[in-house]
Amino acid sequence: MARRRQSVTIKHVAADAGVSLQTVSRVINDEPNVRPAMRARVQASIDKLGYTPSIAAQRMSGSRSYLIMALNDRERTIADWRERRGTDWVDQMLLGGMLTCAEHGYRMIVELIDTHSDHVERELNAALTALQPDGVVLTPPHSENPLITRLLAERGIPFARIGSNEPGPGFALTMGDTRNAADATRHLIDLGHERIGMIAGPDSYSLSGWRIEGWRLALTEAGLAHDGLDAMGDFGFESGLKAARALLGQDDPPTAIVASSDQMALATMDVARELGLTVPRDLSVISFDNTPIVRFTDPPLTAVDQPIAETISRAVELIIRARRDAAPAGVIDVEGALVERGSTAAKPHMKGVKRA
Amino acid sequence: MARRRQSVTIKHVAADAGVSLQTVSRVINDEPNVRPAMRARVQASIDKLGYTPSIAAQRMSGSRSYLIMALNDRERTIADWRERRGTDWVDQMLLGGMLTCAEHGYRMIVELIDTHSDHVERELNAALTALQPDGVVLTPPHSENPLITRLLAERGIPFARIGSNEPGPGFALTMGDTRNAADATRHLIDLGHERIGMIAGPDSYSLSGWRIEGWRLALTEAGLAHDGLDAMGDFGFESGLKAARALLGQDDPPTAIVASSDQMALATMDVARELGLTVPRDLSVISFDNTPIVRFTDPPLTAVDQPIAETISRAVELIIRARRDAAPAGVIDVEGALVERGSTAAKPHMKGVKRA
DNA sequence: AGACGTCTTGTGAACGCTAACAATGGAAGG
DNA sequence: CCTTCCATTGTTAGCGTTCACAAGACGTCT
Repeated sequence: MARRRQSVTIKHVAADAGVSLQTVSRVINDEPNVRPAMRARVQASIDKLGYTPSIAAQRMSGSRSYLIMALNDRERTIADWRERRGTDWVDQMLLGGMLTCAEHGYRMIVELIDTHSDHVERELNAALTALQPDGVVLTPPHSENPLITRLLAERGIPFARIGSNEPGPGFALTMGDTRNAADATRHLIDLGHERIGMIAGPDSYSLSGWRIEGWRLALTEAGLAHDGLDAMGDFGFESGLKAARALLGQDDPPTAIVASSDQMALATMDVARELGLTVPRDLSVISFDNTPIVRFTDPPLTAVDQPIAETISRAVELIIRARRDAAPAGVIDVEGALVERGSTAAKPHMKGVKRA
Repeated sequence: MARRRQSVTIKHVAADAGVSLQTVSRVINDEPNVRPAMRARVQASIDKLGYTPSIAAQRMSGSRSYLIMALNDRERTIADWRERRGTDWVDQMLLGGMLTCAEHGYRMIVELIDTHSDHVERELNAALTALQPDGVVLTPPHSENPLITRLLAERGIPFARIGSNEPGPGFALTMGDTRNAADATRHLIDLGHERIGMIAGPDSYSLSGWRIEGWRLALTEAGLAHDGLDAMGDFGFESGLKAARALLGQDDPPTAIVASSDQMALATMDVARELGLTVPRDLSVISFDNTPIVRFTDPPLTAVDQPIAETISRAVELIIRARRDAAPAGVIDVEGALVERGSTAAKPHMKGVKRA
């Protein structure tokens, strides 16, 4: 039984064009020092035969695999998916990365790894050896894991850290968490709010800290207090309920809340309803992420749009160019935007109206 | 400058264990006819050195690439993504497929192709030649594209057609569209509804037809009319508005509507609001898909859950086993379920109450 | 005892492509 | 006219793995 093989190889093209394999290879890879007439002749044969190089063979002999690996946290990704949280993260990541990869003849492949496991290094090494990717895109919380970044740096594989505020090995790309949180808070201050709460994400994500920083910054600027106005969740809905109850159950509760995820913002709106508060009349809510969910809630959520797709796309471009160009210094900042919808309004005038 | 190479190869393992390359290969691939003692010795070396085979090399020499390609419609995928429709399709597909692939040492790679383009064949051929996947998962509407299925059959690549009701080349996996539409319709009939509308998907998806069939079937069973009670959309929100207006603007409008996507169901609820109807008091709505959005709408939507992840997972298993086992005959049916939420209720008793 | 079969291990070639170097030809410079 | 150099093409080897086949060990049957 004949081994099933690729139909058209570089050999067929070389034979058809009457040239050597190497010349065909040069045309494929757009290398210099090929006479235009020769290039055209080879290209004609390629088109005629419908030839496409095998990336497996290219990886074997050359230095490129045309594969970019996107690394996600396994635990979180699976949990989000099982519970149908609709975080939209994988969608945005895959598509943003995939389309940019495609433009350059690359492919993106998603890999899940547990950040907190003992064998991160073994798992990562296995994935790297199996796939031999030309670059790696790290998403939170991997972006901050020194075991991972060190290993990649040692192996000399270009990589990008998404959602990272700090320069370091690899490319760092931030979505401006501090600035976005500050902008969201300022928006609420402009609406007249004076007690503005923050429901933060977990400690294990350093972006949680940056968002708190932004919120605190804006409040301090305006001479407002922040003590006792923050609570912590884990980005999920349940944790949002708990955090919102803690904030809104105070004696002098906030009239506006910035939540570090859409799910936690939705939970905040539910808690408000429980307490007889109407959003946005009695309570303004701003969320982070701007997933598709927030357009269809009642009221639709004002949210900070996280430009995930664009950030991943930029990361992929940096990685692909890394073989030629020098690394850009510092942290690349991809700007998000505050999308105003129905969950924010001016501060309620009368006190006590809240417990209608 | 030294070519950057994989650190540990089969050669190192062979040297360490003092055996031939082929023996190591046999252990890796779990082949029979290796003495237990020998197998253990080689495995020890593999573990010690942290060896993982390079899939590129495996593809080069062997018959497997350990890659499964998932083919999505480019146009629709990009449109969904750009407009942030949150269809959740890519998420479900990727994760369902990815996790099952991982269990068997495979990897899933997503590829976008335009079904309706002239060069589907060229694009598909290029992707197949570049990646040499061991199998292909076709999602709607690719599942029904004869150019694609013929090409795959000719090349002898195992493939699965997701959302297909008809046996044919490759594995066919349906999510029971006819049955689900009938069940949803029967649920409404049980609630006392007598005029039940259907907002269908576009013709280009044959599942649209199956869902219409199920709806019609249930109505006929119950001796109810279906004439003039169906409208067509394209799964998107805007098209849902138009279809819902057509159905609800009639002289004797339906008191319940089955929509073929969550987006169209949401649009139906918006139109109901426009017309002064309260869901579910005056109008019941059931949707297909059960994306994360529908839990947070007001009211939450009763929806048919499409088990996309499980279906893709089953498809991947079939493909991986295809090299050994014989193909299962017929169409594999993965059962969905109707998830009851707040958008369905008993038929309104009084006529005329609708224009409150 | 010899022939034969089966289980176990090893050897050489091949997969499709590119890196490194060699060879050719013509232009530029003396 | 000869050397030198560069642009262009070709040749060889090798990437890491598996396939096909060979060879050895050992047992079984006649």
